[in-house]
Amino acid sequence: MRTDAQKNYSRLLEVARVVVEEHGVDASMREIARRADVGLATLFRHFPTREALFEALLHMNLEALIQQAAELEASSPPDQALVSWFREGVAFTHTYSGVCALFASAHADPNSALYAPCTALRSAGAKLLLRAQAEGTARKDMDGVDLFALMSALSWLVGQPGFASRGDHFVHLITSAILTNQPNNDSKIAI
Amino acid sequence: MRTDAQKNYSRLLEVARVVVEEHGVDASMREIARRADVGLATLFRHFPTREALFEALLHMNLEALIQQAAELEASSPPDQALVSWFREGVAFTHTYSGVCALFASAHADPNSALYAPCTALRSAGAKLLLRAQAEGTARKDMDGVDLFALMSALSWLVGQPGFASRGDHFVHLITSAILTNQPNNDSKIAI
DNA sequence: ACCTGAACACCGTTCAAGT
DNA sequence: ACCTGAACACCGTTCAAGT
Repeated sequence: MRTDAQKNYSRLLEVARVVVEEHGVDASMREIARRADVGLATLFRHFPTREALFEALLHMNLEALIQQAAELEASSPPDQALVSWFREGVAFTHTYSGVCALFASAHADPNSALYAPCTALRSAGAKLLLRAQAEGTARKDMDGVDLFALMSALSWLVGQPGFASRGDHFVHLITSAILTNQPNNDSKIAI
Repeated sequence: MRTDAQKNYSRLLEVARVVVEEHGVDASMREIARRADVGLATLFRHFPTREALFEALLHMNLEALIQQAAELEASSPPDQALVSWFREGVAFTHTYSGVCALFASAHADPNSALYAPCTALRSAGAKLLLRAQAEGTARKDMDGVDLFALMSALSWLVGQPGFASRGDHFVHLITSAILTNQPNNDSKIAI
């Protein structure tokens, strides 16, 4: 890459991070280009689709989340690892409001720039789920796709202004559906 | 209302129903006006916001759903009534793709034209939930807002193209989190 | 009273013309 | 090679002018 192109690339990413933090996942591409002092067409050559931009934007975060799955697998009992990672996943998507919609649709679209990271994320979760299922602490009638779906749905939910404050409670409700032999009424369980 | 205004009103609703079925909740207002052979400004006087249009569009469906809650309360045991109604609710929002997002945001916005119907829907569900809780078949650490939230999240989820096919399974997973004393692994329960 | 067309400030996409 | 500006076809909102 030419050095001026490289400069534009990193400049765009930097600005996109700020603008997306402000306006969420539907932020205007035009505004990102404008704020980066770059032609709109330049933005679109570096990132031909919105998904491509987010792929670059979230790359680090996703790597970290996948890494975290491996660490939890080594350090925690299966059921706790699964719940903790689930919670982390929901919290992560909360950073960029609306990003879970991008992930959910990428999941079904192999042409999306987010398809690969999406698959990697799902695999990381599936591994934790399988381990808990083998131990008998996670229900056996669900798979990695279900886990990913529930995580997406929950992320969407806590991204809605009216429901954000109940985030922890929702995570508790859903994880108690995933785990077996859990007391699932009256009070929250300590994790 | 003048008779020509009345004619435009019902014409707009009729056309909107079709266009929204085609393009979902983000359908272009301009296109609705265009197809109805009506000035765009006319559409906006009849329905000053997108929410106002949907309030009119969904009024019948919502009435039916609330009515159904009352019928289920009379005809079925508390736990079954709750689950059946939950399932109906999810199925309903599936009619107009994306409408659950409108509902979720209306829930927190008293100025929205959808606020009142949204509240009515939540109350209908809360009543069924309370009845099951009193009987001991629904978990006690959730309320009507939680029920509404889970219903919204599930509606969103089955509205995503990649997850639509698993709709029934997701409903099973979530309802088994809501009900107590349910076998929540290995096989689906017959309802 | 109700309707209309046009103007406004946006959006993402595309592409010929510049360096 | 890479960038740019302008043109294009959209969008929702607003409002003066018509009947």
